[in-house]
Amino acid sequence: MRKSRQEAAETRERIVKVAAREFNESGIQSTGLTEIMAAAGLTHGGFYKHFSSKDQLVAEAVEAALERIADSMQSPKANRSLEETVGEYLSKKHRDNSEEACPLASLGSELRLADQATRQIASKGVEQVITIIASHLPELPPKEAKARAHAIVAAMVGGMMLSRIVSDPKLSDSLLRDTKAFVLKH
Amino acid sequence: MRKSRQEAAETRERIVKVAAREFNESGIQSTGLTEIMAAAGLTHGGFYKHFSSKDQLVAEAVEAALERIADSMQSPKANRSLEETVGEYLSKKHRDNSEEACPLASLGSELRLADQATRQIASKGVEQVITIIASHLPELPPKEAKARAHAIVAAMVGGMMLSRIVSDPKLSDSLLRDTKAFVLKH
DNA sequence: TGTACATCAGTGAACGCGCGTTCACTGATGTAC
DNA sequence: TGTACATCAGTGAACGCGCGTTCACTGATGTAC
Repeated sequence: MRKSRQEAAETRERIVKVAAREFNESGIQSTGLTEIMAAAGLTHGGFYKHFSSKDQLVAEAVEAALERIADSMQSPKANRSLEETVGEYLSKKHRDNSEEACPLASLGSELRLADQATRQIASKGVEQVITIIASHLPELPPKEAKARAHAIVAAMVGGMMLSRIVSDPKLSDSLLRDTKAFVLKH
Repeated sequence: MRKSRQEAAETRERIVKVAAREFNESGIQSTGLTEIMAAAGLTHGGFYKHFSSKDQLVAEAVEAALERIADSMQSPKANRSLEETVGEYLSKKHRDNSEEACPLASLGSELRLADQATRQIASKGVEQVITIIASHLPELPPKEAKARAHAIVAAMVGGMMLSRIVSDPKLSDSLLRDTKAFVLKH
């Protein structure tokens, strides 16, 4: 049953990608390794041929999800405006498609409790998103751009998270729309 | 071993309050009933004399924590300025004292996955906080005040959550400070 | 190039553990007369 | 007011379950000559 090196590497990558989706959708603690492996087309026993623990997979999955978000914020060709970037983040599509969402918003309060490696990766992701937003504020001096970006990212992540908590669909939509408008008006 | 009705009622209240603190600090799923009952000075077996399930306790604990936050935003005597209210929310004290914190920030991503009763309670809490913030914007027409409040609350909750995720203490402080400044500058 | 052996990705059963929940029991409180 | 019985808050053992993790095994792949 042994697989070739290339196949094994592809399998590992597939597990990480699948895990990122499952964690984003259902939370880290609620998602079992059996579920992840099944979604990757495998049985649970082989997990430890690729990872030393669930925590290690969590770290890599969060990293992958953050990279995906950072990439989507910059592409294509870094020509996007602040409005496009914020608008895509605070969109209904992003809200309703939590599988491919930003883990800061979908896993935020679980990341606070994660192990050190995962927290450090999440930290790096926060800094990266801040840097991307700050780069959209070239009219401000660098320090002010950073400060402004801190607040904008806080509003983006908070707005997305609240829009998912709230049960009234109209309020959920308003939270996205109003947060976007407020952030862009300045 | 039977306790008087009053004692039993006090015990129930104590369990809810203790649970609110424990959930806020360690998350809902990571906190076991045995841990909560022990913190309330009881053994775990008696839990079901007061509640029908953990989910029921979660709902009541989240409600209690949200009420506490709403009360602290309004007291004393509803004389507080927007700056005081936002400043206290986005304070280091709030960040570092998660036991008594706002559950929207400390449990945010878990609330999204909670059962319907808890989600409805969380929803009501979001609306209440929005209303309180909007009441601090009397210079704006009601609709604009609500819209502004949506964005401000999003920034407050997001800023608090991110400040707890981030591992660099300076960045954590900046997130709080810059989010507060941005929100109040308008 | 072919052969013999070592490696190891993946399987599926099993383990230990902690969790939410149940239960028989205790004994103080509440109720009926 | 006093007495007999019912109630029930709280205890601690036990249950079933799912989880992360381990393990013996399989058989295709990789390596050495």
